[in-house]
Amino acid sequence: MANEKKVEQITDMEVDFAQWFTDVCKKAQLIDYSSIKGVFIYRPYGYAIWENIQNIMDKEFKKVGVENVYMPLLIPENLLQKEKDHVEGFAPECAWVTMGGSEKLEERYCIRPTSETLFCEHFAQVIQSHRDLPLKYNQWCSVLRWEKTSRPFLRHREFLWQEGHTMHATAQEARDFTEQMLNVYADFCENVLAMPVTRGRKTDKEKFNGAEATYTIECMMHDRKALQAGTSHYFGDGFAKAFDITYTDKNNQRVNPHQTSWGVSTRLIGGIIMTHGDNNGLVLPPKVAPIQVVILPVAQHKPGVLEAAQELRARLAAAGLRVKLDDSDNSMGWKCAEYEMKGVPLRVECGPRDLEKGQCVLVRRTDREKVVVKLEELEAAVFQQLELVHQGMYQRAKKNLDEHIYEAHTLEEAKAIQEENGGFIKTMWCGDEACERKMKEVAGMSSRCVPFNQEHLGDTCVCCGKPAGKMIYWGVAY
RNA sequence: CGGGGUGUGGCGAAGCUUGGUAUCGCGCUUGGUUCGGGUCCAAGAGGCCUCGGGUUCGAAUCCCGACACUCCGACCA
Repeated sequence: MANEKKVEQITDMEVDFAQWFTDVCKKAQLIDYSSIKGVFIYRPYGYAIWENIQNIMDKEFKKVGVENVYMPLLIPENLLQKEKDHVEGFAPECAWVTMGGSEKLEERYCIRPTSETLFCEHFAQVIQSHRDLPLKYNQWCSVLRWEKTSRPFLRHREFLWQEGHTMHATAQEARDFTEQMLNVYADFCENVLAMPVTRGRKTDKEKFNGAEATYTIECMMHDRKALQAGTSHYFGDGFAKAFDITYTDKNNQRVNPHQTSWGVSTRLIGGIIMTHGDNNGLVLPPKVAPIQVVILPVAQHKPGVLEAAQELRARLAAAGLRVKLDDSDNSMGWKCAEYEMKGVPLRVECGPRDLEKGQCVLVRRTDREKVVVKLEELEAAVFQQLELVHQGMYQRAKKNLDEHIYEAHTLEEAKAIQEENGGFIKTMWCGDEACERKMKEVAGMSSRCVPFNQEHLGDTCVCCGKPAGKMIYWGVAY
């Protein structure tokens, strides 16, 4: 049978998007399951993507004066309980350490679900004077949240992330920094991951427990569901008061500083998969791809071919690219399929016929477009093609986002559009939480954000018909 | 947490109704062959049938329980 399955296949995303996603995660060797529900193993190829994200993002953090620290894994229960809204939000999904060796502990310790409380305890110690501010800390670590359902990258019980925590002398400075970090995330998503985002503010219902304001970047996946890719919170001085963090200002007054926190996680990798992937597997943004270029020698047993391929590899590596030469004895077809499944952005084919002519062939992952280049122009051509791959990925994702933002004026209309098309639905909203619950009940959508770029679509709320001054985006979220 | 589905070498499956020596394809190893889109041939290795109880002379198969995966809900700062 011609269509008999000879090798592992990826389910088509049109057939079953969830299964497609799981197939890609497993078959591109990004992740593996462990023996505990919701706790995943990041395999080398998946972890390498995270390392690349870390490297690039960490440089951006440092540009705005952020320093890295490492805080403890465990939070004593009394510490966690100091800020009321915060503990209420996290208590249901905390995991606890109750034994030390064979002894029951006097006080149980929570395995950090996030580290605001630890940072606050420390800030109370180290902040004395206005000269100590601003204080901008970040840590790269894992956190634990006992989720009921889990999916690779999108919802783990343990996941890798970074959490930034900053303290500022004035509310305005803290607010500005909250927004600045949201923009760092947004720019990163667009320029590095080729993922267009919608920037906006979370409603009170959706904001972080204990925050005064939460800002978010929302992305649209290929199945038109929303993914919250990063958040940045303004805390005001709420935590500072709860944890008794004070400094002496220039007028010799004891006052509370103003605080922010912000984070992104390995969920970004889930976003990459669902934004760019296709039915042949993963498609990786060139800037974070563990292998940016794979060199496939054709008929490598023939004299000179392998040597030529090795030379190309050396040249590309010297040019600063992450390059792999596959000189295994698998067939060409096998190798092509393999590296497509793993999302390698660019392939270089070199065989005897090319080498005779002093050329090789570059093939883009995104559209399989082939470009013949002269060997002496290889480096320049590769950089150019990688840039084209990035641009192509961004344009395609942007089109998907733009084409699936719909406008609605009534609840019924919103529900119908959601059922028909999915995507983001923009409406006017009165600001009432009851209307958010209504939208969830009727149309199955939660509010995604109140976008910074506001449009005037009308004067009344989509849910209750009362006067409304804000435009809001709704969607089904991961 | 509620409802459905699933669990058999590394992967995908058959076998279970009607209990009786563990099957197939892919992958893996070795040798040869091929190489511009998942080559072909031959020989070989590999399995506490998810786990724990029970029924039975005998359990992958029947019964009870647990765990995990998965889908749909609820929940998810």
